[in-house]
Amino acid sequence: MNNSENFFSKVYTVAKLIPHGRVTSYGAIAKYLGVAKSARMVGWAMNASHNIDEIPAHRVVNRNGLLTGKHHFDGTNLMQQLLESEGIIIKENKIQNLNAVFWDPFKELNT
DNA sequence: ATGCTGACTGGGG
DNA sequence: CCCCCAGCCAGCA
Repeated sequence: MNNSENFFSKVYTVAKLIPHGRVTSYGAIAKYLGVAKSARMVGWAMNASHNIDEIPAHRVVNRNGLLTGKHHFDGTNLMQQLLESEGIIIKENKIQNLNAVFWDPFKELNT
């Protein structure tokens, strides 16, 4: 009965669709859901994603490829370790090869 | 209701 | 890519 939950579900669905070794931005997901102006809500939804499993929130970063949400994970560098473990190069909480690992739902999902 | 904060983004320089 | 400014939306004191 809450449209908000639908929004959450969408975010989770897309997040799960993110391939291994790839990342995307909050804005990309927000835009894909039709709420490009509410990119913050995506991050907010991701925050709640901790309540659910199988949500690779570590694969979601800001448009700069900066691990803005790393502070919300258990450890201090857990997010970076997870990404590096997938072959993503990170330096100073920033994805170096962002252009190479960036995953655009519009480009990959919507043909 | 008011003000602040936040896992954000786009545009201009 | 980085910095600054303004817009957006939801939650909280």
